[in-house]
Order: sequence, then C-alpha cells, then structure tokens
Amino acid sequence: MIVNIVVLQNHLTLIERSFNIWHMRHKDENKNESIFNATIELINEQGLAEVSMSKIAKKAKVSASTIYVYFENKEDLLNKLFLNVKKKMSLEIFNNFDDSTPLQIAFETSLRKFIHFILTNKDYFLFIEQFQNSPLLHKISLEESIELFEPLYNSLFEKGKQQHVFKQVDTNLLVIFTFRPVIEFAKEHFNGNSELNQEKMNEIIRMSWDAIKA
Amino acid sequence: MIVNIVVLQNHLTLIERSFNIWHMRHKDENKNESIFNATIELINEQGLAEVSMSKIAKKAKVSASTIYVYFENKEDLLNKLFLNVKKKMSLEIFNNFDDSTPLQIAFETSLRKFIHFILTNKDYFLFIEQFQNSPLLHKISLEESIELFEPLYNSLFEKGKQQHVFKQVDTNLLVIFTFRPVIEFAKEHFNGNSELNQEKMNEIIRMSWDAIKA
Amino acid sequence: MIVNIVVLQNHLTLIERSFNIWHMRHKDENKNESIFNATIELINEQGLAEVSMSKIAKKAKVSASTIYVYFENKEDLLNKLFLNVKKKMSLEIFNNFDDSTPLQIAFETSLRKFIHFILTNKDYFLFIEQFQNSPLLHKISLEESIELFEPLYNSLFEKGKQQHVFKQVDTNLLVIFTFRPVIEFAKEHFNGNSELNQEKMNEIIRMSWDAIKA
Amino acid sequence: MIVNIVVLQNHLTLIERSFNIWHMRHKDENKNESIFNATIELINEQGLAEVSMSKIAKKAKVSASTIYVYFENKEDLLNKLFLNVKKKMSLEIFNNFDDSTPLQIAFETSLRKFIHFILTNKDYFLFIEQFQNSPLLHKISLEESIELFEPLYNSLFEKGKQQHVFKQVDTNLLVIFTFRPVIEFAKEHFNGNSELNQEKMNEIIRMSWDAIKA
DNA sequence: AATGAATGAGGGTTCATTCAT
DNA sequence: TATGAATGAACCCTCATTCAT
Repeated sequence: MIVNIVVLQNHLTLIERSFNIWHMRHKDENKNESIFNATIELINEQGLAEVSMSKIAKKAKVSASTIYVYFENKEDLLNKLFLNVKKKMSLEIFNNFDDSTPLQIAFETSLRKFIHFILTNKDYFLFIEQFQNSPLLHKISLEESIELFEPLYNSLFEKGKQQHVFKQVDTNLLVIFTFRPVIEFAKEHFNGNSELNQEKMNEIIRMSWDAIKA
Repeated sequence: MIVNIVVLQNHLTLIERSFNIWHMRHKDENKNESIFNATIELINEQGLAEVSMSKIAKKAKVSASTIYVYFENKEDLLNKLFLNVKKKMSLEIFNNFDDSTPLQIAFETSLRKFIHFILTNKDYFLFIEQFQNSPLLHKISLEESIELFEPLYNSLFEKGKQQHVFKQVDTNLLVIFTFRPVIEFAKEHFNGNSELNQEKMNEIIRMSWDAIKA
Repeated sequence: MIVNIVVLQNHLTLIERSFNIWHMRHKDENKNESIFNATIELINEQGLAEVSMSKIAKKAKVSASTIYVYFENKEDLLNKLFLNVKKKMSLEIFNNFDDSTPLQIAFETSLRKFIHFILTNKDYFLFIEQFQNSPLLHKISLEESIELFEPLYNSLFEKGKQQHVFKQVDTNLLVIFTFRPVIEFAKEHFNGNSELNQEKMNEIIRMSWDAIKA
Repeated sequence: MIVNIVVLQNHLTLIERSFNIWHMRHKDENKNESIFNATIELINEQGLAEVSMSKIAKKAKVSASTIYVYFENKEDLLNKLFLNVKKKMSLEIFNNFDDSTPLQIAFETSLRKFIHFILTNKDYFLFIEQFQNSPLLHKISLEESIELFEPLYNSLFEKGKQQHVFKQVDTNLLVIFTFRPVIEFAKEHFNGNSELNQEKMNEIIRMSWDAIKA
C-alpha cells in the first residue's frame, strides 16, 4: 500500500512538471531546482564541509540572499535537498515493487536497483552518504527519510524473518548486511580503488544473501 | 612477520620516550598529547566539522600558536592524530596475533578484538569514522594507516582464499563484509538506537562469517 | 484657541474616514492601521533597534512590499506613526482643556491626564520615548509634534510666568521639570523597579509644582 | 569610605598609565583605548544604532577581527566602555567628596560637578544617555554602574531624608528630580535649542533644590 | 619553546528596497 | 492595490595562520 502512495506521488510530480513547462516557464525555470543542483555539484566537487551559501549562490547564479527566499537557512536547504534526493531514490527502487514476488527475487531486485541507482546517480549517492552522518541532518528529516523505505522493512525483511527465510536477528542487522557492504564498495569504486562491475555486483549480492539467509 | 614490525614500532616509540626523558628536550611530549586529547574530545563532543584550532587550544590549555610549534597546520595535526589512533588500534588488535592459529579462530579473535576496541574506545572509534571520510585525510596518511592492518590481508584473508576457506572474491570484499557491518551497528549503538551486546556480537560474527566463507 | 485647532484636526480626520467609506478608496485604511499597530507592538516587544520592515510585515500579515504602498520608506513610516501617536496623546490631554481654569488646577489636571495616558497606553508611551531620541526622527516631525502641545506653552506656562505664579525662567525648564521626572519614574515603573501608584503620583506632582512655582 | 576606594582605584590607574608609557610604548599605545575612543566618536557622530563593528574598526585603524581580541563581542565592548565612562564620571564627581559637608552645599557641589562633567565631556555624556536605555546594556553592568554612585544615595539623599532636609519620598524621586532635568536640558543645549550657561545652571540647581527640599 | 596580538578572508544571515506582475 | 521574488550591502563573528617577542 505504501508503495502505491509513493507511486501516486510520482505521478503528481510528473503532472506538476508538465504544468510548469506549459504555464510557468515565463520566469526562469524553478530556481529551487537550480539551487539544489548547485549544492549537489558543489558537495560532489569539494565535500560537504566545504559548502558555503555564497559558493552555492555563485554556482546557481543567484544572489546569496535569494537562497533565503526559498529556504530558511543552510540547514533547511540541506535537509530539504536530502529528502528530495532520498525520495528520488526510493521512487526508483520501489518502482514496480510487487508484494507477491518470491523473497529471494525481491531481495535481489531491490539490491540491483539500489546499485543501479548508485552507479547512475553518483552525485546523489555521495551527497546522501556525506549528509547522513552530518550533524546538520535533522532528526525529523531522518525519520521522514526512513519512512520512504518502509516497504523494505515490512514487505521484505520482516516477512522474510516470519517465513524463516532470513536469520532471526535484529532487522537492522539484515538491513546493514544487505546495503552497507555495497555502499562501501561503491565508495571505493568512485575513489578509483576498485571497480564495481557486473561480476563484483553478483559477488556482493551473493555474499549479502549468505549473510542474512537463515 | 609484519606483526613483528608493528611491535617493533611500538618499541621504538618507547625508546623515543626514554630519549626525551634523558635529554630533556624542550618540546614537551605532554603538550603534544594534551593537544591530541583535546582534539579527540572536541570531535567527540561537537563533531569534526566544528573543530577549530582555537577551540583545541582552549581545551588543551595552550595558546593557539603553540599548536603550530608541534604541527604544521590543522591538516597535519589531524593526520598525525589519525595515524596515532590507528596505530593504537592495530596494536591492540594484533597483540598476540599468531600466524599458526586456525583461520576461523583467527577471524573470530580479530573481529572480537576489533569490537572490543570500539566499545572501550568510543572516542577513538568515532574520530576514525569521521575522519576517514573527510577530505582532510591525506592520501599518504591513508596508505600508511592501511599498512598497519596488512596482517589481516596477508595472514588472514589471502591465506584463507588460498586454502579455499573463504570465497574467491576481491579481498576488499572480504574485509568489507568482515568489518563494515559491525562498524555500522556500533554507530547505531553509540547513537542509542540499538544495543551492541554479547548476543548481537555473536550474531554479527556469524553473519560476517557466512558472508565470506566459501 | 490653539486647542480648538487641535479639535478641528480631529474632526478632519473623522471626515476623511467618512470620505473613505463613501467612496470606497482601494487604499485600505485598515491596512494602514494594522501596519501601525504591528510596528508599535514590535517596538514594545523587541525595542526600536530590532524593528525591521519584514518583521512589521509579518506581524501585520501583509507583504513587506505592501508597506511601501502606504509609506515612502521606513523612516516615513516611523515618523507618521510618531505623529499619529503624539496626536492621540495631545487629544487626550487637552480634552476639555479650559483656558479659564486657575493655573494650579490646570497644571495638576494636565499632569494627571498625562500620567493617566502613560499608564493606560504603555505601548504608545514607550514608543514615543524610544523614538524621540532616535536619529530616525525627522526634524519636521519633531516640530510638528511640538506644535500639538502649544496650549501648554501659551495657556499654561507663559501665562503662569506673566502672572508670577511660576518662576521667571526659560519656559523649557518649566516644561522639563513638569514632565520629565514623571516620565523617568514611569520608565522605572514599567521596568518593574518602582511602582507608580496614587501616592507616588501625588508626590511627583507636588515636587514638580515646588520646582516651578515662583 | 566607598569614596576612598574609588580614589585609590584612580591612583592605581595612574600608576599603570605611567608604567605603560615607560615600558610598553613599544607597541602602539593601548589598543583597547583606541577602540574605546573610536566607538565613542562614532556614537557621537552617527548615533548608537548606527555603530557597527566594522565602522569602529575602520575608525580605530585596526582590523575588525582585532576587536575580538580585546572584547568578546559587540555587547561586551559597549558594556565595558559604558563602565569605563561611568567610572570616569564618578571619579570626577566624587573627587574630594567630603562626608561632613553641610547637605545643601554637598547637593550643590555634586550637581555642579555633574554639570561640569557633562559640559566638558559631551561625547561621554551622550554615549551614556544613549546606552543607558539600550537593550544592549547588561543588567550586571547597570548594577555595577549604580554602585559607583552609592555615595550619592547614602551620604546625600538618605542622610538628607533622615535629617528632614529632604522630602520623605522614594529616594529614586530625589535622584530623578536632582539629575534628570539638567540632563534633559543639556541635551537641548547640545542640540542647539537652548544654551546651558551659568545663569541657567543656577536656575536649574534652584529648581531641583525646591523640588526635593522638605 | 611558547604565546599574545593581529589579520584577511570568509562564514551565515538580515536588511531596506525595487520591480514585474 | 498588493505582492512574491530578487538583490547588493551590510551585519556580527570565527577562521587558520603569522609574527614579534
């Protein structure tokens, strides 16, 4: 059910976008978006710690004070960006998510979609990784972002435990062993230390599966 | 063999210390330590991003300019602190490391020692975690820190692959599946979201083992 | 005579209002008022120095740019507000002012009405006090505001000097000794340091009278 | 007694100054003083509300950040300046203050010295007047500044009430009627509206005396 | 070795005001 | 009339670092 809601939101967003293109292009696109994009690019180039409002402004080609028309402050900007990106990610991962799929298939599909998102959205991925551990991340934003991934908890891991397909351990551990290793390897991939190719992907999925399966 | 080198380094450090005592160098080793300690405490209290030279100076009860007697700049201070802490960690983990121990025992012992270090050195652990992803970490320091853990690569994982005890995959993957999950869970433990108790420890070790074993 | 002029001004204002109602001018007198009220409240809560156009706008529930429909700029807004408040004060003090009243009675009546105004219009009083010393107060507004109190100069103090009831000193001194002490004490009253009760009121009136009487 | 303490502090200050001249002129006078002076000048030229740290810095010919070497923040700077100026004032007023002087003489002497201070220290006077009503004035500073004037309360007004030379009213009222009128007239003097000459001075002293005397 | 003093550069944020709609 | 959007200028303050002593 939650999945459907997410998909609906996606539709609405698409409709909104069309609306914008037809009726609102008179101004200059959505300035909101250009601030988001500038921020993401900047974080990717220089790291979260080096991001400043004036740098964002320069990159987005607006005055620094203009940012404060759209966001309360730096924290607010980053939190809203975080939720925005997380939503994009959850939409892509849970697109066509089917509750009746066999568990191992569902597990593998989700993980592959997750990896696909990472590899095709380097900027988003690295931003999330940097921001998730930052003190700038508001608790509320974190909770809201976790909610986006509830299908995973309920329709995958909890269900898997009930069916004794997965080990009877803290669900957090199942999540961690499913997603953390690949995240870590993706970082090494983007650092140029290793290559996350098709073969590695299969290995990782196999290893995560071995870790969590009963 | 590498293990012995590490131990030797430790000896050298002790010799250095004696040297200091005998020759009464003015540059005070205590001051160096107190700057390190102040930095660690500060990072633990406020986060890496909030650390400034003047805050460190205040906490270490020295003048900010005094720090520049001991370190080239902020980056140098943090890198040296990082290596210092990493060395402490490797010393504790590889203490009594025996090359002839059966692999599964060696695996479990190392992981338990690692977890023990984390739980009894919260400050060091969180500092490493924060700094390892920071752009302030120099490549040289990173490489040097990796060298400290070579026994793991050679005497544990490579060996295990040769003996077909572990999966025939990129050694990095073995390392990641061995250490990353517990690191991630320890973070949740320190955040107060979960509790890393004896039972959880056993579960994690079991899961990591399942992930990497052939 | 001057008194009558003041009353006439009042009438004019009423006529203006009727005019508005009949002809339904778009420029809404209510909005003007709500901007005034918001400003007064804000100054009372946070002090004159903390007042900004955007804060006024938020409190008055209008857009900041709307303020510029009614006032030239911030200075103009504050000056007009100042005159508005001063007028309210003079109207209350000179209400029923009678030229033929014996001087000591007129003196005491005026002073009591003044104190009554202060105590029942804390916001107005504190605004006047803050603004009167501010560099934002235009000279023209100041002169205009002084004119409102001419009955005091002519029908009270000058007359009293002529009749040798008051000391033969600079009229400004008579005004100062009449009004400044009570103003200062009222401030302490509102600060919570003293209480301006009936007894204190009598004492102050007595002291002011002793100061100025011949 | 309190008076003596104040005088002693004065001596110490003088000694310190000599010391500075002989041994410390190597730098550039007391930078602290130059920041104070710049602030006072600025407030006198543009008003308290217009004072900014950067303007002070420019006028004092230092970098804005240098001010933060000497003061915690803007509030701290202004509060310390306030106490500094108030101390100078109390030193001048209570210089040679003699407890055994007849009350009316003591009253008149104090008031004349006060007026003299105002007229010869326009900058200090106007700063005090502006700052005393500012929300930037810390309660602690206010209390500390009031303590400097305790001789007035104890050796003049309270004593005068005991001897039934003054009216049996709130001591604050005696203080207000003694000092407020002349302060107000001095403001008009500096504004160019009136002239506070010898004759006016005598009139004011007479009027204040009439107000408070039993 | 140790430090107080000094600073330019930059941080985040608010300001009064303008302009197109 | 009313306003959302936009901005340059200014705000206070902290930063890492240097230098004279």
